[in-house]
Amino acid sequence: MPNDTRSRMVDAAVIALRRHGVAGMSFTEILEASGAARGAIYHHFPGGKTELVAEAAAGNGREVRVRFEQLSATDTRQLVTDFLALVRPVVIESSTGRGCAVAAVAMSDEGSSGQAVHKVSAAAFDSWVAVIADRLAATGLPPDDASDLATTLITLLEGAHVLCRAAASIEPYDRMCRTATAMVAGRYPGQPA
Amino acid sequence: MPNDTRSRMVDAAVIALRRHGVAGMSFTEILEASGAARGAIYHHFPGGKTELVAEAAAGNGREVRVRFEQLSATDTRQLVTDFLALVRPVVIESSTGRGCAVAAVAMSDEGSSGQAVHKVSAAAFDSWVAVIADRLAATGLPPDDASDLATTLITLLEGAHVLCRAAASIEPYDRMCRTATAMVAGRYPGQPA
DNA sequence: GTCTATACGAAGATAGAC
DNA sequence: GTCTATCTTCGTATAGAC
Repeated sequence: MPNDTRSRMVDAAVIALRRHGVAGMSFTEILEASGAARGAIYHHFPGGKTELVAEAAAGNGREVRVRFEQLSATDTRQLVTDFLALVRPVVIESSTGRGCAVAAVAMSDEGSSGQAVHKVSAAAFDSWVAVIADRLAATGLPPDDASDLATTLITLLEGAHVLCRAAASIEPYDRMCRTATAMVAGRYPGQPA
Repeated sequence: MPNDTRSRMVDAAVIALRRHGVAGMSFTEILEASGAARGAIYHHFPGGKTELVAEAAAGNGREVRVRFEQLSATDTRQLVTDFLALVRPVVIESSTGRGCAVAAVAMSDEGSSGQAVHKVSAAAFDSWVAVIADRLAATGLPPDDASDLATTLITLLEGAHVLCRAAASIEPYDRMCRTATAMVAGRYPGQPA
């Protein structure tokens, strides 16, 4: 039953993480957004904020991974292009203040039980890289090159979240895409198509 | 006089931003690290936390820009390689919990006067891109390509901060570097050198 | 101008009624 | 099991003594 109180709290936590980060996320807004009562927090999440944050990050990580699994191009260049097109709407959201929930957890403090949530974000990133590397390898890329390129694509995605949020614009992303598509086509910058 | 109380507070703020972000940065740790008294905050920074954060981000942005200005290669490939080598020690610090202060400000809330600090971080990123683009253009790259490539390099840097902090390892960065150096050499992934 | 003390609010966490 | 009320701690911000 995905529409119960607990699920609504997790969904609200994902939204809050994207907007405010871990330290800036308060239970007050989670409760208002989910319509839950104050006592519901420790009823559903005995581990408190840490547990809610970990579950939100893990869930969001799974959702994003599923979307990456949809990538199906058989050509390396096309797969990169498809990836960039797939994530563009999400990066646009970053330019208006809604970033990446997994990144928010990754950048959070390690105080107290923060190390556990860091592992959740690391696992999410790893799963994304693994899926993209798998698809890239299917286009004929050697496994090591596929892993390196997949890591690069996720690095570009996360960096774009940061630059586009600062600029309040998609422009940094679009600039980066021009370079990336040119490079994956084998043209180093400055070389005509 | 760069060793007065005010400067020490700004320096402490940069450290705090890199570790905890804006929301997680408390005056308590700033005062402890700088040895200042509680009342010193609003004496030196009437605008409170917002003003201190803005000054810390702007100062850190200038420092980093100066380091980028040291880049002097006359070959495009070499300049990219030099850039990646220059930032590697900083990315290593991210893997142990010390990230990018400018990024921390960029990812902060826009509540109240947050829009002003966002502009500070955007200006810092822009200045970094401008310096690198200038150096790239000096290697013969067309200005537009130079700007795009410079934006891509800063995007990779910021993304690496995120992935390496999550992984608590420099490995994602090194993987990305392999792809980036291969691509800038005109080899799309999978093509032998 | 620098430090001590404190006001005021919001955070996370709990206890207990129903 | 769900909601109300509250406890404790820590945050920013300020006032005022020296």
